[in-house]
Amino acid sequence: MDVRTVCLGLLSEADRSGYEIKKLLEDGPLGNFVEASFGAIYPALTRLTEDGLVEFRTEVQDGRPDKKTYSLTPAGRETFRKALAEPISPDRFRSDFLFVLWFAETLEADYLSEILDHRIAEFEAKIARIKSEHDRPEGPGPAFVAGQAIAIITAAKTYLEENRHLIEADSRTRIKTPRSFDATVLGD
Amino acid sequence: MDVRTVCLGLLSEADRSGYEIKKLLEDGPLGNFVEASFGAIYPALTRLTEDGLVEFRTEVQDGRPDKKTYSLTPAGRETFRKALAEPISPDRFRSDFLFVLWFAETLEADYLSEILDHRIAEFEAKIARIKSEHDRPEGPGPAFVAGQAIAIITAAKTYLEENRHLIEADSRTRIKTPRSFDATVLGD
DNA sequence: AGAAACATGTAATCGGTTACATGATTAT
DNA sequence: ATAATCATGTAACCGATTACATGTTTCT
Repeated sequence: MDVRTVCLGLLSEADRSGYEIKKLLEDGPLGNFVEASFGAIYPALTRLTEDGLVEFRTEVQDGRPDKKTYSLTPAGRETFRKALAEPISPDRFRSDFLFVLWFAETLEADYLSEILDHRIAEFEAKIARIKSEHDRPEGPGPAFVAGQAIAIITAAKTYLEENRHLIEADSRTRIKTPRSFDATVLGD
Repeated sequence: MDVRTVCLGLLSEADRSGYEIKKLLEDGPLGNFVEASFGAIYPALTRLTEDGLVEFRTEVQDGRPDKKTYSLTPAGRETFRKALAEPISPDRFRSDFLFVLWFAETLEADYLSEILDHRIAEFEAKIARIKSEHDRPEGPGPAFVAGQAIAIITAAKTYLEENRHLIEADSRTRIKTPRSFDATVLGD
């Protein structure tokens, strides 16, 4: 989803600044599926303003740059409504971690165990974080999305835990044979 | 994972052409987590050759352009080994579908049901496809990755099936009230 | 007859990231 | 003291996608 549409969507819920949009994506459950950097958000809001889809009021602040709070115009609301009806492009799950595991056989046993442990711990942390946010419900859509995130991450974590022996076993036990046998056993 | 490393990795398993690398990512389980277009693969292989990490032999063909079959050089193998030991960047799950569902309340009931049905059917198709490929095992790493793909997609699908009522219910039943009531009920 | 698979490559474009610039306030 | 939060914005860069160019063979 392009950054412009993401901004439009988050502004359809409430008036917000660019900074707040970024934080929402960083901390909230939606951030699991949608990302955007400041360098993308600020220019997007500028263009959206030029196109008459959003407008902003400036709140003067002490010390900091003035805060620009954006709100949707009727045209912006309509554009977003149409964007939601557009064909939905397929999910993209990119994982360098699984690319590395594809070559599990070639990895050192200790390193493999380490990255598996690390990944499982990361998943646990993420689940805990989503659940704590999840407590304060914000409506059916967001709650549903948060639940989906938890379901997916939990499944990934459980799979790792229950099947890691498949890649941690075989060649690795062989590597652990006494040194005198190494040359022969690893020969082929 | 950058395209160069992906090429290196797939060439570490077997000698392959650019076209074959692309097909492998398109059809195989690894494609669920790693993508690359021709426009990225061909230049990557050219640069890898210039850098001495791969080399190729040309197989003359009838009618088609000559097929270039690439193989890793020792330097390429070493570079890949090091790449696997590098810090692994986090997974990125991008989903326009879940972005749309975030705004479930604002969607028309029929449209919402339609995209949910469609998505579930897609998941089923994908699972079936991975399972059929999965039959011919190619080693623990690939089997493990394929299994992880199935686990994740199955969890996503199950979640949709079991929880869709949460977003299909409430405001939607209201919309289905007799026409005479619409203006009042939808007023707020 | 027409689509899909086979096969490589280039060029234009693009959406987005990273880094930089600036600087006060508040929490650790 | 030091890091993090708040707050916006620009510019350089980059990896990658899309579209184009070319042309045969095989499947439907």
